[in-house]
Formats: sequence, C-alpha cells, structure tokens
Amino acid sequence: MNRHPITDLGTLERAVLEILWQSGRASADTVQKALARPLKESTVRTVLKRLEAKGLVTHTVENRAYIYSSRDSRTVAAARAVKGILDRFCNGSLEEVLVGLLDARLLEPRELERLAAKVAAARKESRR
Amino acid sequence: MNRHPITDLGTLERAVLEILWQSGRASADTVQKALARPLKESTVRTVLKRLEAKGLVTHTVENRAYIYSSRDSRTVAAARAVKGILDRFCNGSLEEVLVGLLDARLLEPRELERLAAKVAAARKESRR
DNA sequence: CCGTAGTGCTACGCTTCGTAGCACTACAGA
DNA sequence: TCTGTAGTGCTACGAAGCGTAGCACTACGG
Repeated sequence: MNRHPITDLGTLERAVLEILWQSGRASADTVQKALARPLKESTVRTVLKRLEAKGLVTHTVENRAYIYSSRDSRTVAAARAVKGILDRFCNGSLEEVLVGLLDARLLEPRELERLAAKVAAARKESRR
Repeated sequence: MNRHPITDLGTLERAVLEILWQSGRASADTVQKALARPLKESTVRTVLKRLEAKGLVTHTVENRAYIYSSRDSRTVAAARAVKGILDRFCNGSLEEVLVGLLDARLLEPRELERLAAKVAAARKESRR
C-alpha cells in the first residue's frame, strides 16, 4: 500500500521496473520477452503483482490483457528514494547530503559548481 | 565485506547505528542501555557484529572490551546511499534527482534556490 | 462446445532480520 | 590456586521477503 522506495527492491523486481521505464507500458508477455534471462511467464506476473502491491506500478485492462506501467518516472522514483534517505538520516536536509558527497569525494566540487550554475540559470528562466 | 548502504538495514540495525552516531564510540553494553526497548545483550552483540560484517562499523579492543564506532559519519553514510541511487538509477547524475525532487514536489524551489546560493558562497570562500 | 490466451491463487527453498541461549575465556578477588 | 563474573564467539529459530514456478480458472474466437 505504502509506496515502497525502489531501493528496497530485489534484483529481478528492479529489472522488471527498469523494463517498464524503458517501454513505458507493457504487458506481462512483453516484459517477459524483454528480460535478459528466460523466465516463466508466471514468474513475471508474480513480480509485477508484487510491484503493484508496493505501489510502484499500476495496470489497466485492455482487450482483456493487463497493461502495466510504472507509477513514477525513473527520475521521480529515484527522487523519492533520495527523499526517504534525507528524511530518515538528515532531518530532511538535502544540504547535509551534498556536504557528505563532497566529504566522501563522491561528488566533484566542479560538478557541484556546474550544477549550481545550472540551477541559477533555470531559476532565472522561470522568473521571466 | 562490501560496504552496504544504510538503506538496506533493518529497523533494529538502524537504531543501533543511530546510537553509534550519537555517542561516537560505544560498547555493546552502552548500546544496549541506550536502546529504547529492553533487549538482551546477546541480541545487541549480534546486531553489532552484523553491522560490522556489512562494513558499516568497526571495533577496537580496549581493556578486553569491544568498543564499536561507526565507520562513516551519518552524513557521509547518507551520501553513500544517495550515491548508490544515483549510480543505479540516474547514470550517476545528481541533476536528475534534483529535477525529480522538484517534479514530485518533494523539494521547494525556494529551498533549492537557498541551497544554490549557499553553494556559490562556499565556493567563493574556498577560492580565497 | 472447445482450445487458447490470459488471470488468480498457492507454494517452496533461500536469505535476512529480530531475537536469544549457551558455552568459553581471562582477569580479580578469596 | 580456585572461582565468580564480565565479556566474547558460535549457533539457532521463527517470520518475512524474494526468486521461481505450477496449476486451476475464465472468457473470447472459431
């Protein structure tokens, strides 16, 4: 029911979600064919159902067939997961994470610079 | 062995890690007393050991007693977890996540503005 | 009326997590 | 020297989640 963050998913679940992100909408059959490994269709179905139970995908019925699609775009899903981390570990402060990223050298200062510039630009843009 | 992200932890594991972050260094005994719920010391020990196996905490021996401490600060640990998300879902691009945060209204534009300003300031500072 | 496509329900083995018991060892005091 | 005690390591067990799948059921096309 509660929207689970994508970080909680198993590898197969993630793979399936990935396929949904790439194809937009897909039936169980389509997903099955898109998977790298050959898996039974019932397996794919189970995974899709679990993803739906976790609130990550939805389905609509079309000509008697279930068409699944991811509820959030990949970007938004990732953002939600990040937000979860912020809330649980950083009092919701994005800034702390940025500091952490720099501290642990996981993010280049130059990259952050570039980003800040972009943000500023976007902001100016939206002000017009 | 591999440093597991903190998002993979169970609730008790997280609680214990939280205590280590707050107290800096602590023995199993100390951790046990700091926990909200009353748990057997062997339970606490097991959890600490598991955290160590996951590469999240370290211990040193002191007067025949194990003193545990978190390997990374809370901030850095959170940053690592975020980085994991970036890598797995966003091609390592922090920008995508920022866009996602705005899209999903998980981050106020004002807040991002403020942040950008701060980054810019910090950058100027470090240039001197 | 029947095959086929597509669905739901159930299950089983494995791993992780919460939880803990118990056996072992080294030092401090009698 | 013997023994209690503090502190450790090893093992386990039940619940839940995940990968994997079988099978029974249903509705539409011929």
